[in-house]
Amino acid sequence: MATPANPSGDGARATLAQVAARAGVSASTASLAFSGAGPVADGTRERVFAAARELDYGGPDPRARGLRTGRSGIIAVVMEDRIRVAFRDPMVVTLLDGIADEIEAAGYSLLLLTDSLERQTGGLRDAPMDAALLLGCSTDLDPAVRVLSQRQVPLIGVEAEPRPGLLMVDIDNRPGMRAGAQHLHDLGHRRVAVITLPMDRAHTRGPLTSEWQDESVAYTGLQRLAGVRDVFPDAPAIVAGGSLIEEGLIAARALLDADPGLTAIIGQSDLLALGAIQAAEERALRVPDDLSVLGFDGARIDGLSRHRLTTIVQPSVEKGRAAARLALAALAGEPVENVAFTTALRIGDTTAPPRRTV
Amino acid sequence: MATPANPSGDGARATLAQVAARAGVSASTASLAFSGAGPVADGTRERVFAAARELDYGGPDPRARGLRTGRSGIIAVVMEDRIRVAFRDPMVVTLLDGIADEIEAAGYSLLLLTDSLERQTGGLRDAPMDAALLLGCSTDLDPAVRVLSQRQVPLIGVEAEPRPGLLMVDIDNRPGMRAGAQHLHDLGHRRVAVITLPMDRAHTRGPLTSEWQDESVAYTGLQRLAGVRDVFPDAPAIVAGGSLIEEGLIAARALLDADPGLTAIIGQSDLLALGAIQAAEERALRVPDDLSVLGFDGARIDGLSRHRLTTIVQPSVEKGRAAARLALAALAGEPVENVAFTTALRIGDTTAPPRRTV
DNA sequence: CGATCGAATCGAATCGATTCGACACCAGGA
DNA sequence: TCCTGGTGTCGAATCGATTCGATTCGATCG
Repeated sequence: MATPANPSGDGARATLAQVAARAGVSASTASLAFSGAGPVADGTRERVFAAARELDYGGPDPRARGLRTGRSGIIAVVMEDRIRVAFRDPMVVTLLDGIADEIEAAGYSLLLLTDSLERQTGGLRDAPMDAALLLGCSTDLDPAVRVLSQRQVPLIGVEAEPRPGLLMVDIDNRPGMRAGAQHLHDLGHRRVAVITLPMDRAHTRGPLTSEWQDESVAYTGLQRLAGVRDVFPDAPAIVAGGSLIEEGLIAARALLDADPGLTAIIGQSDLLALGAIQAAEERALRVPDDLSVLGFDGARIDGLSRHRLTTIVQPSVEKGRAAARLALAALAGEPVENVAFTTALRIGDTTAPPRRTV
Repeated sequence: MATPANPSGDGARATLAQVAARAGVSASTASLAFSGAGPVADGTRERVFAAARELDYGGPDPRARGLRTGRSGIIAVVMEDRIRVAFRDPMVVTLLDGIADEIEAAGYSLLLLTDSLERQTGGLRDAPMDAALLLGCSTDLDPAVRVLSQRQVPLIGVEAEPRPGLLMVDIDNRPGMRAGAQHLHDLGHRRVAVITLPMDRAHTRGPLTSEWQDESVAYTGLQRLAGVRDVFPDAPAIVAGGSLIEEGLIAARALLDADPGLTAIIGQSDLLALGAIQAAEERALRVPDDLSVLGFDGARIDGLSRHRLTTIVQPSVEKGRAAARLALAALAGEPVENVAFTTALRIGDTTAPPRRTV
């Protein structure tokens, strides 16, 4: 019925100026009508909207608005792994959910970037964004930080190595993990091993040597490891190829092969711990009687296991929200400060006094 | 050492014009030097880059470039569920991975939107984007389509109801599911029930009545249901609250309560099928001897089950890639056509002839 | 040696909005 | 009657780049 009468023909979008002309007002007035800022008479507003409808005008072009206002309405989240990998970790998903929630409530949208600086174009370098959240929980963020701070974009790191120009949201990885390890120690465990998160970008698996450890910059993994070693200074560690059940399984097999006398395995994530439980079941070791297993994260893991994992619970959604709020505050020019969250030990049924004392 | 000498003081980003001035060339030449288009003498290019370095200039502002070129370098993906919900489905994650892969290879970035049109601002309405992929596998896309097509944005739907102005990537949901159902029929099954994907936006659970079915617009779920009913016209269906193991468990319990004589359960997704297996195990029904279970998706599900699920395999990553390529082709002005993929029945160890013939 | 051509560079227009200051108009108070 | 203050509208400048057509300058060719 009401055929959109676009004077410039099909395919060409109308501009605010055309709408204004048709409504018989100036472009400035039309702009005010759309943005809602400034006083516009009701009748005028109506005429502008009517003209817009007639021209099938969908509102101001975000690109032009972005240039003029200096805002793009976009907040980027930079992950280090590709989506398929990163999103298998429920902690990443909940974190992202918290971020998206807060960001969208403020009228911003979320740009999902994977930190690929190899390509000279696109992504970090070229995408419009008002702020960036770096989720580089493990490896080297420096190049990304350099590129983005050059672009004058407020930068927020989530569980990242402290860096100038980088706001931070962190959790008490080390003390948290220490508390978990202490729990095992209190139960009587002495032969304890750790499955760590990846220690390098390539996600190399294998026993963690001290050289490897020294050159690694995997913040979260190293912090959690330090927490364990505060209690068990000599605990051996094996590096998993990702925060995944199957990786935990692989790693735990190796640990149990190397030392069948282990009485407890600590996973640096719940998924790794679940893998360890599977490894135990494979060898007919009962959890927790023959082997205690401790996780980290407090992921709500649905039906993946018959056990209630003893774990260190972190507020993952809140972490995301806080990071997003930090970004928004920085954009608003408000004073901002780093945020630190606290974890809590949650005791389930996967830890118990060791039976097989060696 | 080399202190960035920003003449306009701190906090203010240099502009291309300033860089050009410092390098002693015109803005146009500086632009050419950065973009690589057009001939620029090596020496000139060097001087421009040097000036940029001195001013700590990080390259052309994406906003301005976006306005001028009419491109933002952003492709949006519109999902209907919030991240926390959507990303628990491995199919969504792999789909997204395929999309991101293809998009990033072309130098675009991925904007993740949740289809919340309630808010008058932000998101779909205001975010800059060159194309949009709609992943509304289930419910109403019309409002989003309207807003975006007004913005002249090429629109690609993945498993969506056909619509004018919407390019499509689809799979043969109905024939695929029909083949699976036929497999069960061939094995001798006659008492078969279905667990469907959500049928409305609210993710309401419960038995699917014919009224509900008639008013539902959940494309994928309805197609797959039709495939089952092509073989088992009277198969009862229950609607799950999401594509999740726990939802499959809940639904399967209800099905088995309603008809203990069932010999097979069809899940419209692998996760739902896994839930059905769990429900069977709860009741000491053995799969496949006492109950056959069929899934859909062919998700590579790691260690969640001891079974190899019989399922209809769909090329999820390829679906994502195809959708992205469609968007890119549309942007390049190339001729585009809808894409359809084919599924394949993969027989595992969760289907067998019924033992308990009634 | 003059005409021709291509490479390198520049000026100016343009993309589509926002926003600031100016101006006209009208009501109410002194 | 004059001034004040607020409301509604407009003009013009501006955001920071890209790009088109024009111009300059050597080098090559006949």
